[in-house]
Amino acid sequence: MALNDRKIQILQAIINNYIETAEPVGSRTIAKKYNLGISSATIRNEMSDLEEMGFILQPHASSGRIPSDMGYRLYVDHLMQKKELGEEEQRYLQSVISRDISQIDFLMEETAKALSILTNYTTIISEPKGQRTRIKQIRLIPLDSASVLLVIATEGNFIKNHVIKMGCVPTEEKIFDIGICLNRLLQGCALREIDTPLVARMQEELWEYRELLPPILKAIETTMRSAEKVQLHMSGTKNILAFPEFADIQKAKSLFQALEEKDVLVTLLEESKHNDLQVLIGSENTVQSMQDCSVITATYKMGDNTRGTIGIVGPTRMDYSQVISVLNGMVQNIEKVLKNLSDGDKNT
Amino acid sequence: MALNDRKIQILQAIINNYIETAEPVGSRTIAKKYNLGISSATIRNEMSDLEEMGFILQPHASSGRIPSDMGYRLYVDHLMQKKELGEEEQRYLQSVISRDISQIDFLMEETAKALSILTNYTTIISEPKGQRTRIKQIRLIPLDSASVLLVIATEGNFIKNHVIKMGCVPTEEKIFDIGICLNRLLQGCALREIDTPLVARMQEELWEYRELLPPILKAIETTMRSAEKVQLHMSGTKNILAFPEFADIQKAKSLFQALEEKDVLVTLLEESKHNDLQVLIGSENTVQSMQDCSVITATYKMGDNTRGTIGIVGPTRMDYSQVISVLNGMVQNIEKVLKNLSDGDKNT
DNA sequence: TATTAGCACTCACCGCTATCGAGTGCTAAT
DNA sequence: ATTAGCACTCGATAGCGGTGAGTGCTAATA
Repeated sequence: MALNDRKIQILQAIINNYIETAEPVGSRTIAKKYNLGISSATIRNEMSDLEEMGFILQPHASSGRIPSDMGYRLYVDHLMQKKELGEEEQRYLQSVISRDISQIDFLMEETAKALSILTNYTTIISEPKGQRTRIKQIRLIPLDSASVLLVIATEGNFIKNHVIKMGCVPTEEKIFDIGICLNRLLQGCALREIDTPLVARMQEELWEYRELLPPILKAIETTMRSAEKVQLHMSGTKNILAFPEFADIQKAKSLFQALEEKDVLVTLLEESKHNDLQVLIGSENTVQSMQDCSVITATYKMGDNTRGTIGIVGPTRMDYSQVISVLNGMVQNIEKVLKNLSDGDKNT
Repeated sequence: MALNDRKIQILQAIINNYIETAEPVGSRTIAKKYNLGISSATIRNEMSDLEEMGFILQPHASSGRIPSDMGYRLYVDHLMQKKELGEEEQRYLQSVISRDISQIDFLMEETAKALSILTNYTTIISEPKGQRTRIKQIRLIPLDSASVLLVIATEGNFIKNHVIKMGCVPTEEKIFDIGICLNRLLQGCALREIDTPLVARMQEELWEYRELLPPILKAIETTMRSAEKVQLHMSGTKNILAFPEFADIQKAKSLFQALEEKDVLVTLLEESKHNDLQVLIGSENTVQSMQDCSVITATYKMGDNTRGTIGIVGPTRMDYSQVISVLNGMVQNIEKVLKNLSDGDKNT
């Protein structure tokens, strides 16, 4: 059976209508609303074919049709017309981002918020990560008699703090000395490059302060380890409650549960890292409790090897074209800001 | 009409049962389950009195009784027997906190998580705040040709970072000089003490770097302003969905909405700051969409004037005695850790 | 041969009614 | 003062007919 032009028109009508109303679409509705110049009976016949081909399905006999995952897939790949960003959206998007944001985690947080407001879905963003995170600056700051603050700035201006509890009571000068030395030795290093020889070198150069070193080294390790972890920002989870497909509290709950498992989300985002734009529709999703959802992910770049991913999670009946246009716009904006942010690096 | 012993026993039975089952409690249930040595008919009579007095009410004629807010109030103030912390809870609580947590925001985050897990309700914590926040250490760290990192540590080891975009390109030495000077002048200052004379003094001492100063001063102000804002940590919002009182999605949504309004929560917590322990039951709560909820707040101290508040939000039918015991245990634990954390200050 | 009008059929949904059972309030007996 | 007994209330549940949106099939039509 061929997927002729008319069938496609009808499928498109069904999908548009269903995205809008969340109600099964009947042949009469299509005949009336979309002037295809054919009667409802003809539409019925075509719909019967479309169902046989697997693009639409009936929730129960004698109800209207709803798109199947396969139908959405066809729609996303071939039918959907790309929406341009509306002026107002464009403006809103800029207003969120253009403020001079100098710290990445801030930027991510604001971006997530903006996207969940613009789309009405749930947004997840992973912070940009490269192959490995390198130390740009490392400092020690004496806080009080018992603790020292470790500050590490990594490429891309991620800032990490760690308060170190010291067993003994070092003088400010000692701390200062150690800081200078660490900064000299560790600048440009990634975690895995702080290996035995390097540690030995530090111990040698700081022999004088050897009893102070262990807690500091340990702190550096934990801090760098946490810096290498993928950080997530999420926003708009409560939007989910507004959709009729989650009117059943059980469904909402199980989705929330999935959204709280960071590992799951990280995998989800990381897997899409190599596509600029990816759409996972319903059952294409491997996560069990998200099979009623679609996830649209977009990747943004920062420099050559540093990438992050934005994911928008909504019901399969989501407004794909709107989300994609907003995502595209947002990625452009973010990349601009990030370029701005990392431009400093290059001049160094 | 007197609130005799038997009435109290019956009220207690009703409340206990209702907290457990969320179902209206009937006279027969009480007669069977609690051996009060009286028949259901007698209990019925007493219940009728209790209703007249306003301690219980009927959702509809000929149904069992549920406690009224006034009933819960009596229960909380006089009837409830304090539960001791179970061993397992005790252990869990310690395991969460005892890890050497050196940064307050971490501690708060973990505490919130632990409490929402232990109680199954929603936890909100405000970070400890004193009268004003004083600068303990302030540093500038050059990041790259275009940006400088401002690090401020305040009393209680709150660490704040701010990346400053500089218009021009200062040398590392300049930044270092400025940092030293700022630290000398601003140590011990609160935001409101950085007034015109002090700013003038800085400008004078740093005349040489006058063109670099404005963005730095601005950054200090924004950073300190954000440090003085009350920070909230929340956990376990999704627990709400598990309660039958929020089976209606609309109710859940409106509560979620309230929980997202930071101002509302801050007011809520701040108002209870002067009581060690406070229970707001249902309509006692001023927030409209939380009138089906009770909020139990406990205050913890850190030093003399620095306090923070923990709030547990659940349905009015919450397990008051369990929550209170867990809260008490947690407050003790937190205070221990905080004491440990701030001990360093005293020796300085 | 493709299209369409017509019609029987399906099924969710709504409102109505009957039944059931948990629970009450009242009365009369203890 | 307590309690056994009973009539009554009311939510919850199930069954039932009507309605309407929708289908699939058939036969007539262009």
